[in-house]
Amino acid sequence: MEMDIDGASKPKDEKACEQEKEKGKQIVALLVGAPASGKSTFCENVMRASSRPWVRICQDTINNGKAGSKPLCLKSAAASLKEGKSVFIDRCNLGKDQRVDFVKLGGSEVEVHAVVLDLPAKLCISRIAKRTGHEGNLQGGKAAAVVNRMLQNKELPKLSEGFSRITFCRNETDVETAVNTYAAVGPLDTLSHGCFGQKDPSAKTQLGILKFLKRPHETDTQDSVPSQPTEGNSQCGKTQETVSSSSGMANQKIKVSEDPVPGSISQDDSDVPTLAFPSISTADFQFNLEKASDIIVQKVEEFMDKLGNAKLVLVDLTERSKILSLVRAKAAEKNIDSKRFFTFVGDICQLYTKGGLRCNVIANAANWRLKPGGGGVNAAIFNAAGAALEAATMDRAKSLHPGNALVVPLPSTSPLYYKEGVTHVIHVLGPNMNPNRPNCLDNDYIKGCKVLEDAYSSLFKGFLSVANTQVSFPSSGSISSGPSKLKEDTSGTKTNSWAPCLQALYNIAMQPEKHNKQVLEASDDLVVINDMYPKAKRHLLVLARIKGLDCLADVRKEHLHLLKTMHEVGLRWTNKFLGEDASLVIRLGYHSIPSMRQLHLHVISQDFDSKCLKHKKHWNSFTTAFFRDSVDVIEEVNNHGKATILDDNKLLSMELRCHRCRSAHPNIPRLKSHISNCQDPFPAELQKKGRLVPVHTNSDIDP
DNA sequence: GTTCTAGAAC
DNA sequence: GTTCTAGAAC
Repeated sequence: MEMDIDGASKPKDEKACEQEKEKGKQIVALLVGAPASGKSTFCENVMRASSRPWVRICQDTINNGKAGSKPLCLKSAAASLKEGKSVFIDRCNLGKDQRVDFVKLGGSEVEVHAVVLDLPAKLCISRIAKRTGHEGNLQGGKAAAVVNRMLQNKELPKLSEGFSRITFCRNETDVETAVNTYAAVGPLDTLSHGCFGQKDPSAKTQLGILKFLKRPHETDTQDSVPSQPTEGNSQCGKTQETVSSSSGMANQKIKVSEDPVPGSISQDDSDVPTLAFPSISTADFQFNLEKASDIIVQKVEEFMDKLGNAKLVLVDLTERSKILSLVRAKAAEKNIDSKRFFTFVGDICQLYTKGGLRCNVIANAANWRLKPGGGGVNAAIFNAAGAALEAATMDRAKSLHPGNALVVPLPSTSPLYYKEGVTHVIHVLGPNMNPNRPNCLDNDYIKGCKVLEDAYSSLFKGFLSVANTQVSFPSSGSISSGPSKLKEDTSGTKTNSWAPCLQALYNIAMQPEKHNKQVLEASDDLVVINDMYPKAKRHLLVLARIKGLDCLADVRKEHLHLLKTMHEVGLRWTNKFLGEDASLVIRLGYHSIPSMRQLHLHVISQDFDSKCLKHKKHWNSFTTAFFRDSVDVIEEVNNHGKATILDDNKLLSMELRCHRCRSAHPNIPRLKSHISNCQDPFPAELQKKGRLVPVHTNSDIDP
C-alpha cells in the first residue's frame, strides 16, 4: 500500500521538469506550542483535507505509541522526507535549541516552516484538565504549573533560525485559517515565505528580517548578510538564493543544496572549531588588496590539510567588500573546500547573535600595543569583549611585533564569550603601509608581503593550537613573540593545576604504605587499588609510581617498560576475576584526559553494572575512543614515542550507544536497562589485538 | 573524581 | 508534576 504513496511523490523526483521541482518542495512544518495548544489536532485537520502526502511525527507516540525522544523524531522525519513526504513535527518545539536540528532537515528540496500555536495558557490548561478527565481541579492545577513554566521559557521562532515561513496563531480563528492554508497546499504548491499572523510588539524584528530577505540592496546597514552558505547554521536556503541573485553577486549562485538529503541527519557542527578573521592590514594599514588576497588564499590553502574539520571564515562588514570578492574568486580558482573556508558579511563581534554563525575563535587586527581604540576591528572587538579582554591580553603580552599573533583565552565573564560563544581572541599585527601609522614599510611590498604571510601563519597556527587544545603539541613553541601559554608544559610538574581532591591517586602512588586499606598490591613500579567509584562489577586501577607522570600525555618511550608491566599486572588481576566469574569480559586502558592525577590503567569489566555509573561522561569515557586500550597505547608508544590522545569534549558528550550492539539510547537509565539485557557480541574492532579479555573465538565474531 | 542543584524536557 | 542532565562547587 505504500506503493501508492511512492507513486504520488514520483513526479517531484523527476529532474526533467525544473519548474515543477521548484514548486513542489517538500515541507517540514514544526508545530510550536504548549501541551494541549492543539498541535495534533492541527496536523490531523490538515492531513484530513490535504492532497499532499503528509506524515505527522509525534514525539508523544513515536515510540510504539509511547513517548520517544528528539533523535527518534529526527530520524523518523528524515526517513519520511526520503520517501517524498512532507512532515509535521508534533512536539512542543518551544525553544530555539529544540528546533535547530529540525531546521537542518531543510535543503534545496525541503523547506522548513513553523506553525506557532500561541494560544492563551488558560485555554491549554483547561483543555488538559478536560483531557485527563478525573479530578479536574487537581489535574488542572498541576497542568497549570507545567504549562506556565513551559510558556515562561518559550522563544518564538524567527526566520533567522532558518524557517522560510512562520505562521503565528493567537486564537482559534487564526488556527482555523492556518489549517485551511496548509490543507490547500497540494503536492506541487508552495506557500509564500515570511512571517504571517504576527501581531506582537516583536513584529518589527520579524518584518525587518523579512524586508532584508526580499531586498538586500536597501539593507546594507544590516549587520550580517551571509555571502556564502554556512551549512548547518540558521541561514536557510532561500536566504542564500535571494541574497546572491539580487545583489549583483549572481555569479555566486551558491550551492545551497549541498546536503539537502535528509537521509542522514548531519551531525551538529556548532562545536566545530571555527576561526573568524578580518582581512589583516588592508584597512587602516592600507595594504594592497590584490596582494593581500593572494596571501590570504595562499595561507588558507597551506593550512587546509592541517585543519581537520575546523573552519576558517574571512569576515568583512559589507557585501561590497573588495577583499571578500577577491578572496572568494581566488579561493574558487584554487578549488578550496568552501565548507571549510568561506567568506561572511557581518560584524565580527556579533557573528552568532546577528549572523547565526558560530565561531569559537576570532582574530583581531590589533595594534602593536595591544590596546583598545584606534577604530576598526580592534576597537570593535575590545569594546565588545569588555575590560576582561584587555586584562587577559596584558597578562600575556604588552606588545606585538608585525607578523606575529597572540592567543588570548577569553574569560567567561566577557560578553563576547557568553553571548557570542567566543572562547579565544587571537591578536594579529600585520604590516603597515600607512605613512601616518607607526612602523610604516614605505611601500616595501617585498618585506610587507613576507610580514603579512607571517601574520596569517601565526594566526592559523594559533587557531590550530586552540582547536586542538586537548591534544599535546609538544613543540607548539613560539607562534608569537608574546608568551602565549596555551599548554601546560608536559614534562614539568603541574601540581597547581590539580585540585587537592584530584590528587588522591598521586598520594597513594607516592606513599602506598599510608593507604594500606586501599592498596591491593604494590611494587616499586606500581600500585593496584580498587577504583573508589567502580563503574562496573570489577574495576581497578593500576597506578604508575613515577612522580610527574600524571597522565597519558606525559608518557614517552622511556615509560614503555612500565606500561608493559602495568599491563601484565592488569592481566593477572583480570585472570583472577575471570576465575571468580567466567561470564566477565575485561578491558584494560587509559582515559585520554584523566580527571585524576597520576597515570593509571583502568581494568574494568564490560558489564558496567554499577550505581556509580551515572553520567554520560562516565559512559563515554569507557566506551568511546576516549578510552585508549592498553595494547594500543603500548604499540603507539613503541612506534611513535607517545600515545594518541583524543580530544575529550566531543567524545564525552556523544550520544549514548550500547558498547555491544551500538544502539543509541536517550538517557542513562534507559541505556542501563538496555545494557543489562544486551547479549550481542562486542564490535569486531574491540575483539582484535586482545583489547578484550578473554579473547573471543571466531565463532563469536562471525555472523 | 563526586555531590548538589537549577533548570530543561516532557 | 517527575525525570534527567549538566554546570558549579568542592
